[in-house]
Amino acid sequence: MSENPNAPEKYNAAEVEPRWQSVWKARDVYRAHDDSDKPKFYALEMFPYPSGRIHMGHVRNYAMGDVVARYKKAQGFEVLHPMGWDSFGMPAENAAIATGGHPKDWTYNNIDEMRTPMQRLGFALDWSREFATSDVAYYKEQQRIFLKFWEKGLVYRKTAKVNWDPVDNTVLANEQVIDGKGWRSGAVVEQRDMDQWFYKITNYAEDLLKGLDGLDRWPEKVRTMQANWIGKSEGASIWFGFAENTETSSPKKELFDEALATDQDGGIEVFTTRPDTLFGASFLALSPDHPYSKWLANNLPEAEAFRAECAKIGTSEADIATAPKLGFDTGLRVKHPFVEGATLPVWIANFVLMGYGTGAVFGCPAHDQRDLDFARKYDLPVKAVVLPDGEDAATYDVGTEAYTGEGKLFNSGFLDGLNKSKGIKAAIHKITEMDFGESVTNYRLRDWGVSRQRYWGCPIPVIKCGDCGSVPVPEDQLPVELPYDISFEKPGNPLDHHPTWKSEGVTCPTCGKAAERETDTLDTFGDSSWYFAAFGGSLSADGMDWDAASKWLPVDQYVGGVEHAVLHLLYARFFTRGLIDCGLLDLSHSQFGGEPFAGLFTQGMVTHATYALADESIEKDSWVLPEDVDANDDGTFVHLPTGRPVIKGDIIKMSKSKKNVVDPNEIIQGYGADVARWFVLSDSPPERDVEWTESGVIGAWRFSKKVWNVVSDTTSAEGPLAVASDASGDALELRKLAHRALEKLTAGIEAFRFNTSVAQIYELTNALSKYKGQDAARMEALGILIRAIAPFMPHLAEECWSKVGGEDLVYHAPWPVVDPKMLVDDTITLPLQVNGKRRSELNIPKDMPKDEIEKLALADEAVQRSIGDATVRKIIVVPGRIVNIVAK
RNA sequence: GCGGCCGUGGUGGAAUUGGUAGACACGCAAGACUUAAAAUCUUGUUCCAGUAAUGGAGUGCGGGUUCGAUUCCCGCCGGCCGCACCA
Repeated sequence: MSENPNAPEKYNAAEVEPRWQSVWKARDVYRAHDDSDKPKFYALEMFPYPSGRIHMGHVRNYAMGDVVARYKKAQGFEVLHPMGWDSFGMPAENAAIATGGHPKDWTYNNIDEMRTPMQRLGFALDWSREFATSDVAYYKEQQRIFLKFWEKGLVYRKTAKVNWDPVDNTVLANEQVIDGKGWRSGAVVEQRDMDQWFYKITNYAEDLLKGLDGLDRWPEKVRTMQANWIGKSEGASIWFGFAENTETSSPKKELFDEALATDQDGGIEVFTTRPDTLFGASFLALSPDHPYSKWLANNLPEAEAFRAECAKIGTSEADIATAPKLGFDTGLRVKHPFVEGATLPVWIANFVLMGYGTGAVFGCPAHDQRDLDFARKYDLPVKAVVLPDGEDAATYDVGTEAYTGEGKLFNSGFLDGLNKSKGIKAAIHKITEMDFGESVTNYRLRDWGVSRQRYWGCPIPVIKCGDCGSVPVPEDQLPVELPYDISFEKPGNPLDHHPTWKSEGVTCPTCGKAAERETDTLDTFGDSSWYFAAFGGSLSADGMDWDAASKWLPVDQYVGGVEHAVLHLLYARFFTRGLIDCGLLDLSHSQFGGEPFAGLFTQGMVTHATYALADESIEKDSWVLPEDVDANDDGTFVHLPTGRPVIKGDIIKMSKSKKNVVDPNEIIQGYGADVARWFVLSDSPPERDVEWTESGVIGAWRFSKKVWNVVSDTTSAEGPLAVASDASGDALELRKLAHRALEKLTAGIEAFRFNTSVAQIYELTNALSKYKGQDAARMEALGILIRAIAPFMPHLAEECWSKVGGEDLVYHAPWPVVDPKMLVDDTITLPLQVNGKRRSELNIPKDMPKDEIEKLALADEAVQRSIGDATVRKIIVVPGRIVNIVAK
């Protein structure tokens, strides 16, 4: 077996890729320069948690950002494309507890292990700006930010009911509780009263909501989710004063007569968005957790029993939403603010939430479905006060469907005849005038509780003094460093158990007396709320440059998973506003105001088929590795190591437990980084999931070889920047195809539709591999091709570029420019339709007049056949598009 | 329950403002090269009828607007995601 000396040189990714990576590194080409004259472009992907292994989801995420970064570089921008590690958090502690190691060692070993494959993928990253959020320098700056926020009134401490995760032994923010369970542990969350630090995100509720309007390069879906989360509602608070209990005699009456005697001015405040329907009110409803409900329960066994019954209903949201309406008549009555002498009964109702508004509502059954359900069940009056258009006031009846739409108010005293919005205004005006209430805007958004009873996080820089209370650690004493010598033997927070850290040598900065450190650490979502600024400011042990950070922000293109739509992205938007208000950041130059991310793209996951032994149920954990599965001829599957039958399960996100994980390292070794990158970007639209298949990888690998073969078959002495301006015949056709492909693939990158760019690259490659000429047209098309694949397969592109005599690096080559002359044809193919069905086509000069086109169309043989005996009624000629002949 | 997105060949998916449905790729089939295989190349591939020319149907289902609908409107069915009694 001898090598054919004429055989084309083989492309060897294992040799080529590291070689170019070392060239890039030696020339430091990916460094972003703060002082560049070029316009800036900040490309960022959500930085990874250092679990120790990279997975295909990372490859896809970073490959997308890399396409944008490299493309923008070619477009002449100064590109910042950094990488770091979101390295604080519970997995490190859990690993330490499980294996006896130290969270810090575990974390930094993982980072080292992940950095190597990440670099092997050849992303255009400025590694000089790398940091981990667990670096002392990083959390020192974060402590500074905490103190600045405190000065600005954005940090406070209070005892509050908190979400306690009994598995992770820590507090969770509202955003981190999903379906009543901890977002990470999945444990059912309990409510506890605890002393907590809070970030005052509610200060920015309105601004965070308004800011969404300007984010036109964010997915609509994410903006909607955030708006819903902030949950603004405008309405009024209304005071209902107590009235005398009208029951003749009952334990309830006695109770309230007693209470009224001591509290003459008592009453209940409700929140409503529909004060216009006040005349339709027929009851007041209190949350079971309302102070009056509790007071009543303490004094009346029936009420206590009712509260217990409400508490029995499950905690899952689905249970709560479908639970039947339950009520308890308290016997108490309140005065209607507008109707002299009228009173309303007060009920406790299970559907009223204590956590929103005032924990009490007035019920207007005709115009609120919940109130209607409740009223029907307990036989309370239903009085319509909004008349839908076209209904007759005398006969109108709401039945079982509450009417919440527009209409004219009636049965409503001074509000009669007004529409909904005018009615609301008039009602609020009157309430205010009577001093029964005022207009109020409510938000669902709560302040962000950030205390975590954990070790591996940013220490809260606070000293607790018996006399002075909570005192900030002076800035010159930062950082408050985490001790290394900790023990996880006792449950709970190791910082709290530490023999010396908490109190030894700790004195109050204000009074100098012995004091204690705060032992809670900050929620790690805080770490990821400003890291994008730290990259811009080149954070290092010497601190960071906030002015430089301000210049790089906002991030022009952010790429990450949609699972962060509310949590991370909302926190980061809040932090950026806080940093601006503290004077650390200045984004006055930005057209996006205080927004950190001008453009956001949420990419889909990488999925893979799952297989399970057929003689076990899928639930029983009988998953097998896809690589051990082979297909039989009859379409069934077999497990190769055991010969047992296998069934194919769902195609789902790669996960260790389902054994459908593909290790990027193996793909890189087998096929190269370019192939892995190309695969995750081809075929599926970026926002959708992409299914990993063996055949798909092989296809990507074949394609990379095909590109190389085209380059190997090239002997022309022209360089890749050739312009074949006098091309004709096949050469002209190739030029046209190349420029059309270029136009479309550029548009694809701009629109984040890389799969369509990929299709254009395929087409151009196919045309080139068939093209025989060794002329300027070939080189022009090839030059376009190489530069077009560079953002996707940078190593292959460099190798090709250098092989065909390209100067410098393809990374430094400008993006090819479309020649508009190549996009227009002298002759065009015009489809001919008869009654909307395509029957034939015409090849005609592009500027042929309409009447001539009509003549030719009617003369067409196939058209004639289709028209047959029918009479031509009309001919529609859309120039350059279509001809449609209407015949009947 | 409410809101949003989506539904196109065997598969992933294309398709400017409504204008040739199925680009491109995977898979499959046939062929070339080869002793053979792999690799590569060529051709074909929406479905039905037909050797073919050609004809008919066709973008989840049913209607509508239009000369013309994958695209716009109405009503269903199915899937995914978000919210979940927020007054």
